[in-house]
Amino acid sequence: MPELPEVETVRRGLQPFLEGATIVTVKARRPDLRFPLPEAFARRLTGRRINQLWRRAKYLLADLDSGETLIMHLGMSGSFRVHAIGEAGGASAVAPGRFHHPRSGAQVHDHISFDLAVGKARHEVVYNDPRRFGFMDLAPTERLSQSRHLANLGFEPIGNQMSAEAIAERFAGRIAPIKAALLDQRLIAGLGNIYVCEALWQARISPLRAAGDMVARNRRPKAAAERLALAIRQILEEAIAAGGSSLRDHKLVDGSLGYFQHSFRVYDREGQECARCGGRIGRVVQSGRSTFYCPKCQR
DNA sequence: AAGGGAGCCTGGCGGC
DNA sequence: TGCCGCCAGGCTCCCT
Repeated sequence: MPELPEVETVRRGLQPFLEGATIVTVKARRPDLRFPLPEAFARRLTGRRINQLWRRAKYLLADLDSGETLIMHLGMSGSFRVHAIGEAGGASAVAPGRFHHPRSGAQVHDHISFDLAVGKARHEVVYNDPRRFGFMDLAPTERLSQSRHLANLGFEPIGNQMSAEAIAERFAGRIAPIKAALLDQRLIAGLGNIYVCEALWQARISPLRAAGDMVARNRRPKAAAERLALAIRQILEEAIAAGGSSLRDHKLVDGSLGYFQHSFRVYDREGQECARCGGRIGRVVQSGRSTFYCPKCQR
């Protein structure tokens, strides 16, 4: 589910509860998510202080005072909820319903819970992930960039590294469709299906064009690459400001919803009218994933 | 080497 | 109403 804006939204929501907090207890209700949890997962976290919660691409990273970093990925359907412990609205904030475990109060797919303490305040942070495509891992903070999850990531699509030059450098010579290249986390890290579709629409670029087509013979970015760099940055920043896109699963840590889905111009709008040119939004399948675009004004 | 497809899971939705 | 197939925001492995 979550692409960069959703992960960043989650990070901002968790930050005030996690940073500076001590992990009092860790409850893992199963030994694995997508992958087995790392050896002695709970023991390596318990009693540790969280120094910093940051993000790389779609990864949430919590630096611990033990010299390790907790690496978290939400997969397609992962989400975090925070609620206060021992206060009105605390445990009772867990909505009753068919996903309710009769005994523990946890909901089905609440796979991992952390009890956190900052001073006298206590919070429970619960990770829920129905499809279990998410995962958690631990790696030494000093060698984090060499960890197997982060080692091969491309540049961040927001911030200083993002530029038409960076796109040109990564895309030069590639014959794969630009849609596929933008989804390739080894080139640019953080985009997913929604924001790639939206950015290509904004930049008026056909998803079917070859990625290498963004680059002129002299290796300089073409005008299209400039438009694309601008569009990606713009879309992501707007989406972050909107709290991300809530389709099925994405929720903010307080349970509220993002609203960027109301700003989609092409994603999941097959057959509808293009807001720019009045053409009809089409859908094609590229490397097994739906691409939405306007064939009339995206060239 | 790069590109494409299958597989991992569960849940929601549309169609019959 | 009920069942079935299809589809979903990601990533990794394997094949060509």
